[in-house]
Amino acid sequence: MTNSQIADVFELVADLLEFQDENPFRVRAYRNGARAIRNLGDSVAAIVQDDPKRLQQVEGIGKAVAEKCEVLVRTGELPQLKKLQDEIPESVLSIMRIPGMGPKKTAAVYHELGIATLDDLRTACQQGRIQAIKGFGKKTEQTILSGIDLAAVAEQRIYWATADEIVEQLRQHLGELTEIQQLEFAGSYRRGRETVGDLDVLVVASRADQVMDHFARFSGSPKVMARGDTKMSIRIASGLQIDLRIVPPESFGAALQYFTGSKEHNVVLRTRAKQRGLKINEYGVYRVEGDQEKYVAGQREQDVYAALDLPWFPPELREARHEFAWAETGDLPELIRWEDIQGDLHAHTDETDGRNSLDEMAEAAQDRGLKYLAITDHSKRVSMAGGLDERRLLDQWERIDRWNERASGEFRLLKGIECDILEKGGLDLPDDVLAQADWVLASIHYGQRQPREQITARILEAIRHPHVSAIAHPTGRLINQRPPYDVDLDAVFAAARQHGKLLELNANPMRLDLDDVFCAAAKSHGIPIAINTDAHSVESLDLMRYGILQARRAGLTKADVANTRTWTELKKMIGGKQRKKRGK
DNA sequence: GCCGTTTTCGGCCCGACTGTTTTCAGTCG
Repeated sequence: MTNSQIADVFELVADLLEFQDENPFRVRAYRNGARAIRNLGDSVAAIVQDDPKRLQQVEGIGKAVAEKCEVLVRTGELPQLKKLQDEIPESVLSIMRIPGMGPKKTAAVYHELGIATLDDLRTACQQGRIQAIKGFGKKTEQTILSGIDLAAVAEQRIYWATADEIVEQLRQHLGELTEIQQLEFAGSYRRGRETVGDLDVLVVASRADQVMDHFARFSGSPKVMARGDTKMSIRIASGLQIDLRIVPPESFGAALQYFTGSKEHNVVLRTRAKQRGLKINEYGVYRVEGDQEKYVAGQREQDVYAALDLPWFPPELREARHEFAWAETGDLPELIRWEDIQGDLHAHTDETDGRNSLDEMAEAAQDRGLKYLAITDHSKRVSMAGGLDERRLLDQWERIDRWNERASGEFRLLKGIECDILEKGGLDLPDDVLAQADWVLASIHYGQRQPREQITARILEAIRHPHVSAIAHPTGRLINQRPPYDVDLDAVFAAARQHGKLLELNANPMRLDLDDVFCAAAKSHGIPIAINTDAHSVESLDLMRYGILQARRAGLTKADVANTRTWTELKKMIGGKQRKKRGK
């Protein structure tokens, strides 16, 4: 069982317990446990095999959750969950996910009217039976009806890159108002999460009503879901919810901190404040003296943190993973920036499934200030993309040699290949060809659904191969579309370290593979990460920024990322182990 | 269920908004 599967079990347990009106802190404990497991770089299964006691050392995992992990890993199921599922039809959870329907209301319709499915709920609303329940009314009935249709759309989180486009449009729209003095987007967007559920925008403005009126005109005519004195929520046509908050200038930093989150980061912060006789909310930090509260800070975010003796945290790190421990020991990493990148080690041309020619890609890379670009077209197994056989590849490399000879500046093209790891194992091109490459990526495109042992064996074999430099998109996941291959990443990390190989962080916003948690795990094993665009056109060389964001979330520094080095330095790095091998 | 500079019990972040209420529960972030 993977960490993500185990975490899903505890989430489900938490949902069902919440429906049963169980102690909310117990519910939270399960959610915290699930989160801790999701954030863990090492696999729970491996820890259980090795020494189950170690699980309890993870913050958020106590005796009970640790024992349940052990049961899950050993038997594949959890008796507690089975019992809950016997007591409650799981379909009530889809009712609980309708905006406005929480555990209490869901339990009410279930117990009063025996409603357990979305279809039954819709019918009951249409018949006006819901408003008869105490605490429900006509309005609630309408909210539920529109919520049922929306639930499917609203649940889907959008790619960060998509959110970023909407952010730019809204920034422009609100920018038309001179009343706005300060404006910032917060939430998971600001933290750079790979997907975004909704947008939070904070504004300092002289006239709140005018800002709200203008906000209501964004992107056609959005549905206004709530509007108060300081807070307003709209939902645009795509289903995305956008929350606007208007705050006084002396509270802007506190509000920005508060609404950037994450929730878990804020909980730690607030607990810390309490221990120091302080109170922190979206308006500021206050010293509590008796029943008096004295404003201490709030104008700027760094003031808020400083009031708690903490450094300012880059938003990407605010997940209550390692940031507080790092701050304690003064080890807060200096995160990698886009400007640190020297080259891109994964790009395609129109020789296979790319849109632009070798020359165009080279020119575009130089325009972006890169010092090198590896041309890594597909190998022949990827027939749909017109993958390269030996002859065409050697031909392309010859053209790359000629291009480099002609070039006057510092920039150089690298002779590369994205060589397929075949279904039966082994690589798609002969060793004597691969030996002539500057840079070899190995990756899986076929046989993605093979069992764990088989997939893992294929990747390990590629890692051991003397001419392979790195594994591209190591888990193959496509966000919101395709799960990762069932690969034993613990084994991949061990092999990569042993053989001095790199792992890719694919910057495509739909891939971002390895993800933040696994990039952090790779770093802890001392494995360099290559952040690559996998560009299939000149424009997609700009995808690099999404990879950088994910790398920052993993806490990676310039030193942790291989392609912050010059090609000469990088060549030494990947050549060291290989030369030793060949010398034998 | 978790956790401990208030440590084995008794806490567990905090406020806005809505709808159905005559003072507040539920939901959300």
